[in-house]
Amino acid sequence: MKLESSLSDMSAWRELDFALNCTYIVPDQVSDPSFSLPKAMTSIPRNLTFDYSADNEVTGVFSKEYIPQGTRFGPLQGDLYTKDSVPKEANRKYFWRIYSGGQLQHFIDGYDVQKSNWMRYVNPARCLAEQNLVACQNGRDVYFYTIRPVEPKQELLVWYSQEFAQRLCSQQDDLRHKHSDEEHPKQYLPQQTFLQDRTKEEVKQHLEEDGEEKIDVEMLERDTPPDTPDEQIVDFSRKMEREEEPEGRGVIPSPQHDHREPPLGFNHPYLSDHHPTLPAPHRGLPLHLHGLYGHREGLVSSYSPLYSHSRHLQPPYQFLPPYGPHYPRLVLPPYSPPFPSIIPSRGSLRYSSYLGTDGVPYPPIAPPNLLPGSLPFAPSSQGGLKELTPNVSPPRGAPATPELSPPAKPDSYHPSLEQSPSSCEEAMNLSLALNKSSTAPRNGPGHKSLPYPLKKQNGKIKYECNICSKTFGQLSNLKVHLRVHSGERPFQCHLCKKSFTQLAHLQKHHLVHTGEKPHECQVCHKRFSSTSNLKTHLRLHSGEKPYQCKLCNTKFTQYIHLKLHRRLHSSRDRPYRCALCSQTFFHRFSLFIHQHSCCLANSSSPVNVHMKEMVERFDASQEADTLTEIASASQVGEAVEHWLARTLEGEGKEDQKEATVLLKALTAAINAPVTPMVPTALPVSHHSPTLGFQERASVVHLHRRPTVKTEGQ
DNA sequence: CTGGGGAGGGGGCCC
DNA sequence: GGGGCCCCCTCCCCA
Repeated sequence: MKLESSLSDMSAWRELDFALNCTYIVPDQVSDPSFSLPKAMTSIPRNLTFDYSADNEVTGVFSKEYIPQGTRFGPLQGDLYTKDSVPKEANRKYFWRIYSGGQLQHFIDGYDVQKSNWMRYVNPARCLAEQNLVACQNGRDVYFYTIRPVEPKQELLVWYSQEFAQRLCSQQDDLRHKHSDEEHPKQYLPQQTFLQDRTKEEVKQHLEEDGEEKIDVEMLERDTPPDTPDEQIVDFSRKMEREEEPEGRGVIPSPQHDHREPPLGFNHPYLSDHHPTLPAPHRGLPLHLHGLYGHREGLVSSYSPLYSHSRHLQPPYQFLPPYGPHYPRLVLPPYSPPFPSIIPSRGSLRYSSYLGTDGVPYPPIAPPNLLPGSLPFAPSSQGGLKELTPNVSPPRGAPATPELSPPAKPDSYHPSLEQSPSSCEEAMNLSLALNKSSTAPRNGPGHKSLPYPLKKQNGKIKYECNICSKTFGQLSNLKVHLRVHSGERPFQCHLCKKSFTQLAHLQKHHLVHTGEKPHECQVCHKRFSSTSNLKTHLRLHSGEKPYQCKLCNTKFTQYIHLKLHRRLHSSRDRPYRCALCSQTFFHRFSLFIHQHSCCLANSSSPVNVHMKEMVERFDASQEADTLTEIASASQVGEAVEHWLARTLEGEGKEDQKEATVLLKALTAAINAPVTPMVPTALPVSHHSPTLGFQERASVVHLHRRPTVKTEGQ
């Protein structure tokens, strides 16, 4: 099947392809500015988690649940510096360089945990085998895409996309000559290793190809909103680690730290070795280059590259590669927007009219120039895509947390960032532009429905979630449901940045800002923002209290109130425990009844189960509360009768019948001979197990408890 | 602690 | 099939 065989196809994907074909978008958590934790910590999506060192430092980012291939994270956030606005004291450890038109345009500095997001903590993949993320530039933003399913508790490890690396290659080659006396990088820079393994000619070729790269971007921009910046070619700096590699290659020159003459050797130990024994990623270890070059490069032939030689996607935009066996395969038609079902298009009159200019949904994906609307819909457009040269290897020293970024050489760059909005803002603006997609043929050439595991229930087709096994009658419902697992929240409120899984939720949320309350109570004319809340309110007028406490019969209009109320029962001490079934009671006479009425008998029979419940309820009742522990058997019997009469008032005939039986049994239990006492009945504390009901009744009432409110009180 | 309102999340149904 | 609408459920906040 095509889907299953297309996994490797992702290796040939360009950044554009990732933007267009990714299926799941996982935006950052919207953190409350009042949080004491920095954004870098609070922004982590809900399906991810940090790993910490002993000293509580973040050491990596791990998945909390299965994350399907084709999931996008990002964009990377941080301080933005122009080439010459970089503070002198800036720590460049987390610098990422953004290029535009082949020129360094600005830096994204992830150093400040208040300004950056969780992506700063993603570690670089050191080898192909462990890489599960690829870093791509979309416009001026850097996103991470999953290139393979990520299992729960697996670390996210990132490496450059091939285009990224190619640009870096040319940049590095250029920069290498500018910064030859920088201090040693602590970690390999991917682009550096890349260069290392290339001949000058190859580098040259890349430089030449770089020009063609622009063509791609320009082509993309053809259909982008007018405000889309031109020629944005992304690039970023890498974190570097000190490597104790032989041949001095441990010190790989970064574009800006090219302190060493290239030992641009071809004999990198990992170039021709899979390093199957390479241990799990650990920080501080040298990053190794894994040959990912296609055979054409002649560099690595011993193992199949993740990024095979670049080629056009056929058709223009392929379906996503197959997901893992446990995740639904959702594929988007090649010519439709990347996320047709979740990205409100700008042309969505309905929605825009509903929300007005405020209701701009979260710009789900990439910047305008890479948005679906900007896609060339005619295959011919694709023809404009240049065939890429072999890709860079993924490897170690991932792009994620670049250290020793380029030493900003103020004099070597031209300021050009003034107009550059934060990635966030940019993204928001983008959302406004999303909509050409709506005009795109939904079922363009090559469109195919993705078969999804189906089940039949009662003759009806059911779509089953591969994660939680829930079934849905409609595929669209399943798709929405899947966001629960992916953490994807494509609809963001531009006012407060909160994001939602469904457009309807965003619409509802929007009322919070407008103050609109469309639903009115016809009784008191009070208004509500939602029908649900109105319905709850109407119970006040109708007197309906659907939620009742089983123990004390107290009824509530809202479930949450019952839930809170239940805590009262459970939080109180129940000092009398039955040694047979471990059930505990507030009162020893309840324990006595319990033991004589149901516990000794076949406790699994329905009658006894019900009986146990009744005893438990009585134990928590106000009638039981009014009794002292020295109450006589007849007093207890009266209380039971009174309680039953009150309890059964509102119950059905069947219940009353059953209750009559229970009453008889209870009465019999109460009147049962005091001795022999059930030997196994053990009070939880300070009471002799040999005490009978009467004897125990003489014990001082030690456990005062508040009266539990019951219905009618 | 109770009760009322506000808000968010999941899912079903219909167009 | 996708999107929109609606409902139900749940939780939080606060008086």
